[in-house]
Amino acid sequence: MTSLPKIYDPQEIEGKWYQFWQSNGFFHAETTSDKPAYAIVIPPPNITGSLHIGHALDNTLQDCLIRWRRMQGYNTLWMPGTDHAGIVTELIMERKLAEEGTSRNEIGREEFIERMWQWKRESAGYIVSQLQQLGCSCDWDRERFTLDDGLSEAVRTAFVKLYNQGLIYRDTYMVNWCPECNTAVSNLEVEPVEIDGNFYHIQYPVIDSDVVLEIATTRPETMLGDTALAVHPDDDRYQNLVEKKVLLPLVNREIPIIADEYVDTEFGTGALKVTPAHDVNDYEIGLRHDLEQRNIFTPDGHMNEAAGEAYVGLSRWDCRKRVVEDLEKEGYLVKIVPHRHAVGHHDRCNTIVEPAISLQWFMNVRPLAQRAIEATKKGEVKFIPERETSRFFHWMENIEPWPISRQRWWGHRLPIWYCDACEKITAAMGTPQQCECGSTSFHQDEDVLDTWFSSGLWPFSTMGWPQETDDLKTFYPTSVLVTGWDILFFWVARMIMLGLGCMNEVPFRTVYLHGLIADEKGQKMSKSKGNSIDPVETIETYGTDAFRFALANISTPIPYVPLPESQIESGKRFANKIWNAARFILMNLEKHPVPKERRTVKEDAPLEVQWIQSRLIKTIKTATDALENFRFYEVAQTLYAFLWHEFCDWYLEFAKQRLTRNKPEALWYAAEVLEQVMRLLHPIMPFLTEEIWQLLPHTKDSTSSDEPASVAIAPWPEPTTENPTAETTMATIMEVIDNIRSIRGELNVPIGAAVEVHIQSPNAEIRNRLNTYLDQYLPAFTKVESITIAETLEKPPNSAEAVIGALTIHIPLAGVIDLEAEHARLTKRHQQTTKDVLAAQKTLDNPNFIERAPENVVVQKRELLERLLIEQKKLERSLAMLAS
RNA sequence: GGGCGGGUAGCUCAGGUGGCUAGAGCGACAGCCUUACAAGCUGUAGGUCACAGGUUCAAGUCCUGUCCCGCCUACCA
Repeated sequence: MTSLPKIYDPQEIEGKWYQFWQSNGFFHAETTSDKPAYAIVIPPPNITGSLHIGHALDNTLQDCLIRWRRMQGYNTLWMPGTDHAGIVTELIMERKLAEEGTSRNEIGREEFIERMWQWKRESAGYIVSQLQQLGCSCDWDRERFTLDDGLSEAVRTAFVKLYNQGLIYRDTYMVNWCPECNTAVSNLEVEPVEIDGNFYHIQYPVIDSDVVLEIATTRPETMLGDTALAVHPDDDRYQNLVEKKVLLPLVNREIPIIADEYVDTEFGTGALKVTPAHDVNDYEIGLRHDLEQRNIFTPDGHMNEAAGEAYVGLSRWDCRKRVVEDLEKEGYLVKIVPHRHAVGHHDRCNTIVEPAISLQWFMNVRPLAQRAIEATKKGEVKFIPERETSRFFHWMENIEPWPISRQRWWGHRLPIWYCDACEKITAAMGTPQQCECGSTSFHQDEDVLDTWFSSGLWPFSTMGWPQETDDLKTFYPTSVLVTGWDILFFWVARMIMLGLGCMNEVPFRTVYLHGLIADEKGQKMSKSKGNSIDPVETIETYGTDAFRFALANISTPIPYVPLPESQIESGKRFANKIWNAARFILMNLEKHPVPKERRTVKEDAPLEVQWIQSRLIKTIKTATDALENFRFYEVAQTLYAFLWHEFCDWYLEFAKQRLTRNKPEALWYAAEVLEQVMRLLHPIMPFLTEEIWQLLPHTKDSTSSDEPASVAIAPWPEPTTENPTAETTMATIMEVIDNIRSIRGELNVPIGAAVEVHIQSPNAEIRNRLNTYLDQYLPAFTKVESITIAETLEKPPNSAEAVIGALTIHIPLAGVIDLEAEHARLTKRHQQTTKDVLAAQKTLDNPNFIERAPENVVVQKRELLERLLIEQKKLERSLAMLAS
């Protein structure tokens, strides 16, 4: 007797199978293969530590696709790797250094980078082990890291290429500056957060006049850098003041009053203080009116000398307090009004960003964005769900220059060299030999590139670009990109643009954007919110397959998908159910082994076999179609329903009956069906399916001797034609069984009590079918004493009744029946039937329905009504009899 | 200010191009240790499909408006 444990223990089996797959090279992609290519590049996890729940979802879905396509016979490549994640990783390291009582400036750039590489080696290793724990079938021989030599060469090549095309340039412009990270960041990295602030109303005295101009500002400290006041040119209130000057309070600087269309007369006081160095709009106004740009901040967010002696050295926030105090003291402060408004925060460190004028490197993304839009419109890239396409277009159409330089250390240093003699700029793969001016002395730009620049090259840099590699020839463009919708702009859009810019071809054909995992309150799960589930802990508690099943099962196309604990619990129960179904089959196979020379002849198979095979075919069709359309939840639900509610609930019960009558064929068929289902389920639940698949006997195809060594490379099941006749017959039988069980349950017939079943049906064919099958099947589901089937039968006294169209079931329950309960039961049925009758009649009474609805719909409706009317009449007769 | 998504059973969600008597999981209730599984089995209850109009023979599904919830996006100081 097989000693399979009663309870499925994932810990026991998961490790060994991953090892097995790996050592057999099942995940390795060949460029020499003649099979069609199917490639996915992993969204490289940041080397910031461990994988979170979002990674688990993202990678589970990718693994489902890859495993499914591998089984379908594609030459699959899942390119794995990690991202250096510039700023975030540096922040983590800086925190570590602070704990050690040092800092990055203290240890210096070189030492800092060395420490970062150490961290990378540990972190990437841990991430890889987690992905393997999750079962991901990546091609680990190809693992990449964004700072690898090859990928760094790709970055330099792309940069130089785009620079030479004039798409990358250096400029002084107002950018978002993070005083905490001491670097410029792009708009996307700035997150507007609503905070409770104030409107400070301040008076500016107009020179040579006894009037004052009142303005309102949320940032009073920036007045120290004001270089004008602005009013709207058409504003009657202030027209006479334009071109006069005001005296800037506290600093006693004279600044002009200017007229600019930007000012909104309706808003605040209709007068605006202008600080060109510290506000984007003011910056624009300043350019229009040639105003002085007066920078009052140091890069780390403190006041510099330009702010005035009284304030120099203060932080932004201390300065605000002091300025307000001073304004009040000197009588310039009119009032403070509470005001809630959005303030930009750096998404990596949560510091309030400072708009600052700065010399930075930019990429003019407009031309590539235009090409990306055109490519998408031509269908070269497809977004799923489709609604993401419009988000993509909207972003692309309004795209702004991308600031790509970061004043940081961890990343790709800009391939820009300045001549020490003449400061001429050269973009090159390495240090230039000689400058035009004759000098041979250069210094490289200190800045590194935005991490997303290298991420944007990922689909081809990982395949060896700029070399013309076999990988690129075979796998580029890749088939699908799978990621969360939240990085559509950050990453997906940039990959498309850079793919077009560097490869002249989009990087992937389809983008599948899945939802983000939310907690039960609908909040996105994140470590910072403390509401996230730890994947490793979850895997240890429930098992990988249960977890993966839950993730697939919740992957509906909504933006935030909840993952309640109960869902994972449900996955675990499902895994156990499968395990036990297999256990039952395997245990019995020991007693009834499958004969070697056995051949499957479908025509001879008993009804329940024909039925389950037809249902299996339907399941294969649905699951395949669902996978093709990225409906992972449907794959999961379809397989769950088939396995549990058709295979286990019905087929295995039928098979038990056969076994008691010493008919082991039913068991052999069960093993065959389970073998097929293990294949279907393999992409979602790789470990469990492999374990069971290996234990099951495999029907050897006599024409080929090479049987797959693993379900991971077994062919994906091909559907043949369904068997509607078997399904219809079985449906009738199942309905009869359901009704008998229902009667027993509702009338509290003791479990052990055997009952007589009287069935009357006017239809000879149905009687025939029931005669053939019912006594074979019924004992598996309920205790019966005898079954009588006839064209007409008297209703026995004290019997319960069920009607299925023209068919009637009577179960005599003398001494057991509770007549009141039976009356209540039938009344309820009657009410429901009457409701349905009325609805159907209403439809059919409408002459337009008969006239305009399609023939088959009308026929169906008529048949329905007919059946309902018969049921209704019979129920009425029975109720009348009960009453008498 | 624009745009998008959602409102279906107590909870979380399915319901491609309108057409079987609106489904599932979880939970609830009742009964079962039936020799694969109590992480199981059987039965039961529970829904004016947010609201109001409209199109249609037919609307959970399409259109318009309204009300909530969430998100994305935008330079109102």
